[in-house]
Amino acid sequence: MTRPAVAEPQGGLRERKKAMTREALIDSALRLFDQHGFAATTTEQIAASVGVSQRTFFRYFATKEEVVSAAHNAVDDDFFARFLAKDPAIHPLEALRAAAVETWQSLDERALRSQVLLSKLYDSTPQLLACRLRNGAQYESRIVAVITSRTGIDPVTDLRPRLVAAAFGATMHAAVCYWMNCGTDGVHGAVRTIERHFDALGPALTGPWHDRPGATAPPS
Amino acid sequence: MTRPAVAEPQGGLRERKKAMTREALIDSALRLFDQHGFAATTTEQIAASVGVSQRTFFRYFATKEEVVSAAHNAVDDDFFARFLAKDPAIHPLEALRAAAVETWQSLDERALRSQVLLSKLYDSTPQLLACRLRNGAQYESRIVAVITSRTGIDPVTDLRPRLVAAAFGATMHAAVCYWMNCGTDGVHGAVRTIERHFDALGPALTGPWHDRPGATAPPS
DNA sequence: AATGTTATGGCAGCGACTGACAAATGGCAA
DNA sequence: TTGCCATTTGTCAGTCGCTGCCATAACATT
Repeated sequence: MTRPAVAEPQGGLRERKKAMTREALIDSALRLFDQHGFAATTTEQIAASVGVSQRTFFRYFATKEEVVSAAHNAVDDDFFARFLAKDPAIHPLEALRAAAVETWQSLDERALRSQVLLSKLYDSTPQLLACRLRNGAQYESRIVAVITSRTGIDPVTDLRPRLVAAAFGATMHAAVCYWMNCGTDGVHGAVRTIERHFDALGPALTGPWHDRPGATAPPS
Repeated sequence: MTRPAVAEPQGGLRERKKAMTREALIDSALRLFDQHGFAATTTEQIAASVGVSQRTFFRYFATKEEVVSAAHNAVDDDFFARFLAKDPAIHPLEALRAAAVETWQSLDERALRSQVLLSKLYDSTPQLLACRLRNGAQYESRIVAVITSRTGIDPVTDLRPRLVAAAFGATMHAAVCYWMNCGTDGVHGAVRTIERHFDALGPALTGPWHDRPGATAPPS
């Protein structure tokens, strides 16, 4: 239940090699971006580091940024699959929270380090942040579509699905930022941070404004 | 009160010429993007259309996308200035709503057409959407900063400022999308659409989930 | 009118990205 | 195994976004 929902698909030798090349390109690119920065790393360097030509690199990824997107989307796909598997009867926000927690619980140490690296890249490279926000917006609209189909709510006349998706996104963003600024300890710390942020979400949504600081998100 | 907060600043002949060139580049670029698409328009074409060299274009705008950002930021800056001018005592969401309505009311026909064009560009060019989301996120974080300073709420331990900003952003996005899909009539229609979406926001935030479709956002 | 400051143009160059063609490789059947 | 087809890959030429450099032109100041 906590293992990643997407594993390496089996197939002919051809497809296996393609998958390996793709993973190698992602890994190598992230490592190079970490060492020398995104802008200072050329696509030729990435390609050369895994023994393929630059032209081949661009057959796997349409742009240099897409390597980063691919790494992040793997996690987001896992999250979305878990969200889809939730009981449609429970509150969407609870389903989203549970799916997010499960996804983060499923991350091994290497995947966790990748997440940290990605966040650092978003901080240092506005171009990548823009891509990330765009991808995140796509997932948000998919979430809205699922909520509307499950509840029968019309998203055109009722803002609730969009608001739930936006609140979820804002909460996750806040949680990850908080976790990044507090040492990025292991999986348990990350999950605890996420849980506490969602604990604070309910009171924040229903509470009044000018008194009571609301629930808190204490250190992980 | 409803005139644009940012006018053409006076200064030496030099600065006036710079401002004129900048505006001419923006106008010409938007027109070319509209006619031929963003990707099919080269920076040399933009530069040539206003009688400057490509090198000069890149002295005004660091990237081709930044021309689009500059056009949108002019409106966002106006909005943010109006938000800052609001009474800190009123509910942040009311201040944001009022500022947004005032900004849209201040748009003349030409500015309104620009907004329509920008939205179309975001739909047709993912690259520009990414830029827009990044800029929007910057404004959102500025909004959060203002709310926290006005209310004394700590955004690290209390999610409410971020949630308000996110809800505002989601509502505006929904309103603009709705307006875009319904003929993009004049300023009054746009303002009315925005108002109705914010009218629906309150019930959507406080209402229950599995019954009562909540308030609606009828046609503009 | 002389001088300093700033904007501009031209040019060479890097790197992201693409189309086209040829060569190599895996898949599959005879 | 052999031969054929489909897919992948490499090479190459080329476009375009974007930058550093330097000379020149335009404005500003005294």
